[in-house]
Amino acid sequence: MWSILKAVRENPEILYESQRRRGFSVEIVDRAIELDRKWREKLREVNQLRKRRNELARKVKDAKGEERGKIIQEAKAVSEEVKKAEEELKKLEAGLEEVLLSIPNIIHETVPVGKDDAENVPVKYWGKAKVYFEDVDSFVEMTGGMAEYEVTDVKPVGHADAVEIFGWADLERAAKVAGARFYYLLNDLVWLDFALTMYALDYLKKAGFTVVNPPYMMRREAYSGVTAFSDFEEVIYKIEDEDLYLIATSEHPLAAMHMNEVLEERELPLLYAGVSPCFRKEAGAHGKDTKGIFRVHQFNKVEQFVFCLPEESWDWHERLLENAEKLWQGLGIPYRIVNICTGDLGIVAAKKYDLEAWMPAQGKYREMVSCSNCTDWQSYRLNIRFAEERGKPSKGFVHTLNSTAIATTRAITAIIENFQQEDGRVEIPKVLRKYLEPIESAPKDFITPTKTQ
RNA sequence: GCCGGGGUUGCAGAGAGGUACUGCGCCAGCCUUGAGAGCUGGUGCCCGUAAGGGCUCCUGGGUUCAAAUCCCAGCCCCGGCGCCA
Repeated sequence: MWSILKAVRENPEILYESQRRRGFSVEIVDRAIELDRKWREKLREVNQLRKRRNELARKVKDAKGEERGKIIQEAKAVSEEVKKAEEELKKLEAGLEEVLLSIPNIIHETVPVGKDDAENVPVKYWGKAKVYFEDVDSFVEMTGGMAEYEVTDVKPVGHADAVEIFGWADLERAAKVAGARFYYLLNDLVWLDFALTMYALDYLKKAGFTVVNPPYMMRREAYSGVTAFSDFEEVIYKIEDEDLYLIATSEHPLAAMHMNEVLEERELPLLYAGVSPCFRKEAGAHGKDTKGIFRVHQFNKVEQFVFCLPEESWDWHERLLENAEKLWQGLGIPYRIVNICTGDLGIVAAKKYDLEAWMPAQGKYREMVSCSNCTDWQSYRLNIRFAEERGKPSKGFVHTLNSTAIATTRAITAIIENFQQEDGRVEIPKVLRKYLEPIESAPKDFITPTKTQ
C-alpha cells in the first residue's frame, strides 16, 4: 500500500510528525482521515445498491409479461439511486484524492529541521578550496574550519563576467532573440559542454546505468505524476494548443517511462542515465543570478534515475550521491555536501542532498547537484508497482530516486572560476580531455579568451 | 493530415446487448518414493476482521432494466496515401 494512505489509516502520528517538522499544518492529515472514512462508508452503500441493481437486471432476463414490466420499473428506480450515490461517491473520492495528493512526502528521520536554505547542514567537505585572502575569515566561519583551503592573492574573474569578457558566450544577442536568461554558447564552451556530457554518460554507463535520450515533451497526465502541482506555474513551459509540456529535467520523462506498469522484482533496480536539454521558466527566481549562464531557461543535463525496491532506496540514495561525488572529484572541483533541511526540501522528496561547488570569485558554495529519494511519492501517482513476477499480484509501489550527474552550464561556471589562470585562460580538467581528443578543432588543455567580432 | 484495420485479465486468442470464455503460464491441494502427467480450485483492483460484495474488456461521456458488445469524443498500435529533416 502507498505509504501515505497506509499512514492515514493505520498510523497518522507519522504524518503529524512529518508535517510538524516541515512546519506545515497537521489539519490536512485530519481532513484526509475524515474523508477516507466517509469515502469507505459511501463505497459500502454504493456497492450495496449496485448489488441490488445487478440482481434485478438479472431477473429481467427471465421474467415474462406483467412481472417483467414491474421488475423493470423497480430496476429503473434502483438504477437512478445508484447513479445518485455514485455521483456522491465520486465527489468524495475526488476530494480525498486531492487531499491525499497534496500531502508532502513523509520526511526521513535524518532530515534536519530548519526554515530555509540557510539551515541546510553541511555533512562533508572535499578538495582544497582556493580562497581569496579577503574571504578567508568568512570561509573559515562558513565551513567551521572543516574544509581544506589555500589562500590566493588574485581573485578570478567571476563566471558571469568571464563568459562575456573572454568571448565564450553571447548573452546580449540571446536576450535580443529569446529574452533574458538565454545564451549563445560559442566555440570552446560548446566543446566543453559536449565533453562534460560524454564524461558523465561514460561514467554512468560503466556503473551499470542504461543511457537514455528521452522525449523532451510530455503530456499533462504523465507530468502531473512526477511533480508538484505548483511547478506547472513556476517552472514548466507549455506548448500552445497541444497537450504537451517541455521537460524541466530528464528526471521527468524517466520517471514516467514505466507508468502504469508492474515491474518484476528481479529486473530491479532499473538504473537510467538520462541526457537532455532542460527547460525552466524560473518564474520564482526574479532577480536571482540574472547574469551569465548560471541560472538559465535552457541547459543540458545528465541525470541519474533509479527505480528500486522500497527496502533498498536508502542505500541507493547514498550510492547516487557517491556517483555524483566521483564525477565532481574527477573534475577536481572542491565541493561540500549539504543535507537539505525541512524548510528547503520541497514536497516530493523524503530526503535530499545537494552537492555545492566552491566558487572562488564569489566566495561561496553554489548548488551543482541535487540528489533525492522520492520513496513512493512519484510511483504512487504514476502507478508503478512491483511483483515477484509478471502476472503475480503486486507487492506495492517501487521507490524512485533521482540525482544530477552534471548540469553542463553550471559545471562550466565552476570550471571557469576554479581553473582560471592569471591571463584569463581556463585549464580544462584532465578527465575531459579524452572526450575532446577526437575533435581536432576542440581545445585540449586550456580554454582561451577570444573576443570574437 | 487523410483512408482502412485494431486495442479483451501475465501472454495468445474467442465473445458483436443478458453481466468475461478458451488455451498457455503461474499458485495451492489431491494423487505419486520423487518429478512429471492427470484431476480440482485459484489467478487483477477496491471495501470488509470475516462471510461476502463491488469494480475492471484503451480512456472519458451517452443510450438501456442491463454495455466488452450500440452511439459520440479522445489516446495509442498496424497498414496504405500525403507531407517532411
